[in-house]
Amino acid sequence: MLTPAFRSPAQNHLLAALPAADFERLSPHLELVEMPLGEALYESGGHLKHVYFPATSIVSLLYVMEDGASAEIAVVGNEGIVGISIFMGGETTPNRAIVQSAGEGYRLGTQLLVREFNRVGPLRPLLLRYTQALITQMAQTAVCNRHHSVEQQLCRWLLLSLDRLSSNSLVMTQELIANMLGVRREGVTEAAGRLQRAGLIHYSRGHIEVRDRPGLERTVCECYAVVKKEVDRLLSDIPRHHPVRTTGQTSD
Amino acid sequence: MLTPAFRSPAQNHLLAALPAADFERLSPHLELVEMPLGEALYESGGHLKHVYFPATSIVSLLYVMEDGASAEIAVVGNEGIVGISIFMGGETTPNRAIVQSAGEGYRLGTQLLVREFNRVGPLRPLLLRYTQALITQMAQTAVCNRHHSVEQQLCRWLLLSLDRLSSNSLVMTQELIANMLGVRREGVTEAAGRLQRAGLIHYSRGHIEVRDRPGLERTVCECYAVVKKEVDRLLSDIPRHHPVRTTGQTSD
DNA sequence: TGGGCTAGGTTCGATTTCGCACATAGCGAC
DNA sequence: GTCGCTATGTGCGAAATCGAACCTAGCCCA
Repeated sequence: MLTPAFRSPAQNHLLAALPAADFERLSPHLELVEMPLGEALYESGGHLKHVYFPATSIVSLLYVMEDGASAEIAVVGNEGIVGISIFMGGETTPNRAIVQSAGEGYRLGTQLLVREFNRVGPLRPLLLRYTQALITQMAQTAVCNRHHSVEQQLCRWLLLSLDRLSSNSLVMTQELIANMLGVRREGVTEAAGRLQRAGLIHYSRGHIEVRDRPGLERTVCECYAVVKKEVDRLLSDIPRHHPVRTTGQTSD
Repeated sequence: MLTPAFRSPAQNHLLAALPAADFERLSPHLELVEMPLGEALYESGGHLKHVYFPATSIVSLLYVMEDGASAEIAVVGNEGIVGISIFMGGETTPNRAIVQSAGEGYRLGTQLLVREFNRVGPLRPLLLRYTQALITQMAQTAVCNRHHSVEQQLCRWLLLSLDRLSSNSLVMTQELIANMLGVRREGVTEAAGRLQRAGLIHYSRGHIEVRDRPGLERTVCECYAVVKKEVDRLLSDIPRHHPVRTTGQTSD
């Protein structure tokens, strides 16, 4: 992905939704960070020093089991925040957060976030609503894991990623997708092959290009739409108070 | 289950953890309700008028899909609260809440809860911590759905229920368990048969008795322990401020 | 005592996914 | 170029689960 024409914490929707006064107070403490593919923001049970507001990156929340098997339970892009256990009060979580698509983000020390969260102001309700959206995503993932085919889940995963990117091509091997979905690599190869033969996607050595998004949406299970609708409902009425430099871009 | 020797909102751990002043303020508004087996506290997308604090009942949070297939995403007993979307700000959720084990609980009008939640006081951090514990449970359910056998999931389900009951027998048909786990009834029959032959449980026409809990714990997958440990970590240091009538009982 | 309903048992073939082994192919390093 | 690594393709048999059909048995109730 190209470096955006500008950089601002307001690339993240949650931060952008803050009224100017709150945004300005927080801004000096937001640290721009590179988030390379594969970086672990949190390890299971580790102590969290920062929360992350993705701007152009995508982060995957994964559970890893004792035998190494894993499964993705949610995806976070610039609509959200990584590290909700900080303000939920748990301090740590038993899951991992991995950068799934390289990009940039802003991070904030936990004490600062907690202080801001406990203030009377717009941040707390914002974060709690986002958390509820995340819960919906996790719940639907659980159901999808139970009832739907690898192919449908792959479609869901592609669409979730696409929604969080400004392009329609992503850097990701089938092996990594398999880890996230918690299935075998061969299963992903097979499903991806079918999607490619159907003309919905094109892939080659770690690059996937979506060529027919409406086609994907016809193939995906209902889980995708359920989550999207609920997230929209919960977060759509969040105004983008903060002026995002009127340079005619679309940050999402 | 026998009617407990006493009734008090403090049978619910969250309420019991409130300092006396807060507990007294809330008490008059807590309405004791019967919660019969199968009752739907919430329907998917419905408007929520109350939150529920189970005392002797157990509530199942379910996702139901368009084709009727379903899956349980979490269980709530007297350690928790049903209706977190009220204070999370979503007002509704796309899931159902069903009474899985008949009993009693206390309910509170949403406005009152929201008012209390927004106060500076002990309730908010308490509910948020509980919510994080619930998130952990949901995430682990997603992973378990992906990687573990019906038999292991049945063990997990039985242990989760047992932890929330004061007896070791539960009223539940295999058909209902199948609905909750999102598998076929025959699969549950088979798994339950094996557990019975191994002497771990005994069942008959809608009654299940656990006869060898340590045996179950040896059979269950790690998911059970992970959730239990995390829930304990998050909620164990919650003091039971409120005096629970010192009649030598154990409400959990 | 005997319907009639519901819970649970059993079977069988179809399908999906798994686990493993090994073959090919793109692409960068030297 | 070609070596070598990594990504992908493919072809098994094994196992779990599914879907459907049908049987048996406990229990309520007339």
